[in-house]
Amino acid sequence: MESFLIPGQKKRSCTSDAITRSPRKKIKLEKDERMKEEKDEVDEDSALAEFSLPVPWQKIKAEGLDCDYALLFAKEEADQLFKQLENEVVYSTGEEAKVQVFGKVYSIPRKQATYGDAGLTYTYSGVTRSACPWTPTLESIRDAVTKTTGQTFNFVLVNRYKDGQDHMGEHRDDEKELDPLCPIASVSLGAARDFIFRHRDARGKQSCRQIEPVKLELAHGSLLLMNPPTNTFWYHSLPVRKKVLLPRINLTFRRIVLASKK
DNA sequence: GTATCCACAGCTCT
DNA sequence: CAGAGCTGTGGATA
Repeated sequence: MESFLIPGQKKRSCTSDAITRSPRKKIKLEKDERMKEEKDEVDEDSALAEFSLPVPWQKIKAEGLDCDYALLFAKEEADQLFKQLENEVVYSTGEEAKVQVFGKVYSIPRKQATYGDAGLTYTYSGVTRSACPWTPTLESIRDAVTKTTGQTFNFVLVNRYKDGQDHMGEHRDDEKELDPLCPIASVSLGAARDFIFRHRDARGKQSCRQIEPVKLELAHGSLLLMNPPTNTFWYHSLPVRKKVLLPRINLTFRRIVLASKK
């Protein structure tokens, strides 16, 4: 097929505004609205179409944040993959789908499943589960992501959000069992949802810094690559969107390091 | 010892 | 008002 695209290796930069399509007014802005971030030389939307095929990547950059976004699957293909996943994927239920927060037990507000190479495990909020063997569709999507990015993955976390009420709170992905040099590849199928990054130093009441959140919309068939060191400095969340009535399936492909430990 | 993680109620803001 | 966004809430885990 096509030659690999290695987004992180080509120098292409767009402002994060280029991909933040939602109205700026949604962001709480102080007087420094049009001040460009310090030490940020993003201004050239110029000759960046050096190679535009097959996937037009959009670079998303901020201080300590480095992502690439692209439409990986056309609508018909994405529709088909979504249907197949709806038939194939088996999600956790019962105790495995619960989490304890501030002393109370809740069902997580989405469905989750874990697939990957034999013997791999995934830990979510204290609960460790082993990966189910790859399904045909998950393998096919994994290989498509590898062809496009040049990265290989041995694990995928599947999250299904039945509608806009299902969501995921702000978090970073657990670095302990992840290969810190491997990007996380997030494939979205189904309903488009907002996706929000917030810098770790800009959270909470007495945040020491004012750093604008980075907001994206993850479209049907899209691929978002989160490159290091994004997960060190930025939390991300999938907030509630009450107007969204249709389901979304998200696949986050990762590389898990075998428990060699330091 | 200690830093991090999770989701929700309750509140404000628009 | 309704939706979105922010804050306070603690026991488990590494």
